[in-house]
Amino acid sequence: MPRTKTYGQFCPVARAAELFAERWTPLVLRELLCGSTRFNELRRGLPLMSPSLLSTRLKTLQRHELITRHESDSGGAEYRLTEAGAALRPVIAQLGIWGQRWLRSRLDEDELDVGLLMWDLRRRIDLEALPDRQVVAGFTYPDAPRAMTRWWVVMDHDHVDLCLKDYGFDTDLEVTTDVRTMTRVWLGRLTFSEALRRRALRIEGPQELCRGFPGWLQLSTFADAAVSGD
Amino acid sequence: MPRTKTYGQFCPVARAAELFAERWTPLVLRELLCGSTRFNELRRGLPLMSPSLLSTRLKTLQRHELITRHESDSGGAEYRLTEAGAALRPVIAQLGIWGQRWLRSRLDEDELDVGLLMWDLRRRIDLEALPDRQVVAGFTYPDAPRAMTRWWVVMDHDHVDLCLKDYGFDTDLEVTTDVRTMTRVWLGRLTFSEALRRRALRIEGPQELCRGFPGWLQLSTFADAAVSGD
DNA sequence: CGGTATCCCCCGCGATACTG
DNA sequence: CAGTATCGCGGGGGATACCG
Repeated sequence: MPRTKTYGQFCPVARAAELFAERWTPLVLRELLCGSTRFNELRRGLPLMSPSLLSTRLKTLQRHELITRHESDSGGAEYRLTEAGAALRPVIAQLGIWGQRWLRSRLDEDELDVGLLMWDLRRRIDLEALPDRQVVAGFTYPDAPRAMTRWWVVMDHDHVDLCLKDYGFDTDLEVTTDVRTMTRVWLGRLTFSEALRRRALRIEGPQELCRGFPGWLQLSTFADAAVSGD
Repeated sequence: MPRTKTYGQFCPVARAAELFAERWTPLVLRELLCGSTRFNELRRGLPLMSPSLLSTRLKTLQRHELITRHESDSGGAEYRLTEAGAALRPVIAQLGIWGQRWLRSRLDEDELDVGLLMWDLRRRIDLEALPDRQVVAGFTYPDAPRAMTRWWVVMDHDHVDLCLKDYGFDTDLEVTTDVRTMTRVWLGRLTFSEALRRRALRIEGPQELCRGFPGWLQLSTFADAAVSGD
């Protein structure tokens, strides 16, 4: 028997693993489950995955009917999970909970990624909790690579934009911290208040916005499973 | 950056996938979760996995403290899940449930494997439900490869033995069927009674044993999630 | 923007044999 | 029984460029 990608077992775990446990696939599914639909949107959440490989994986997922591909009205294509694909949510969820609980990441240099952090964070803004007007938050990471130190998050009632370039907005709120601190807060390993107390994170702006900040900035969906303290 | 096995992401899903979503690893974990501890016991549940690769995977799992390795009193070594390893049970469970629900296997030739079927089945005998004496069941699969048509399952109060050779036991019970039917029953895709009605499966022996059979032979842990009807 | 095409390396892993 | 050793190949996938 030549090399095959199958395991030759009837066991449902084996059959599921043939699809699911392939390199990058769980992360592609994570992105889709988080709501990304466009190719380049997916790429942004998977910066180290080559486009050709992403393309290959998307085709495989289509072939097995876990996703569909539609030409979008606005041009380009959209990938959406089918019912079968969406049913993988509990698998991803359990995997993430396990990772959060049992994998003590040291969060070193090569795992920290401001771009990814801000991209994830953008998806978890609770627009309901925001004041009923546009709010612009500026994030400054003095320790990030030069081109990535300064971010704008522009939120209005139904939409969040993330910008790296200065679009000339005045900010309502200024957050200054380092990548590792913000990542730890995001992952639930450090509370906002502890980070503030240690002066590892600073929030500046009108008091009601500063007070509201930890409320409308929801943390990672896995933050609950965190073991705090690093 | 050269090829690495990591994804370079802080996301818990990514970190967990680095470990979990490697070829064969989910199946090794499945075997360990089902109670196998010895190298050759694991091999038996993973007949197509080469011993060297199994050895490699076991080392990786040790390195990440998902399993421990003890020299056993009876000679040889035993692999046991640590707390962290055992905590992967929900992941495997969800994966299996998903596979069972959404992957319509046609159960063709290359997935059917009597040896594997009998090996799995052996693990799911409800000894409590058996009469309080030794029971020997004979299984005959006329369609299986010549050396694999005839099986003995020897059950006493605390122990189940599976034999391919005739050890000269008289059997209390005789089951005759084909591999595909028994596999479908095992997976919950076909009920015992339906199989009997179609004469795809025959049980012979004293009436109380025949009646008890579907009760003490528990099905796959994923049978509940099955979509019956094939 | 939304992908393909191509190239090539490298190593995962399958096969087999062998050892304490 | 419980693994190790060795070898060789094939193709996965990284890098990059390019196209519609």
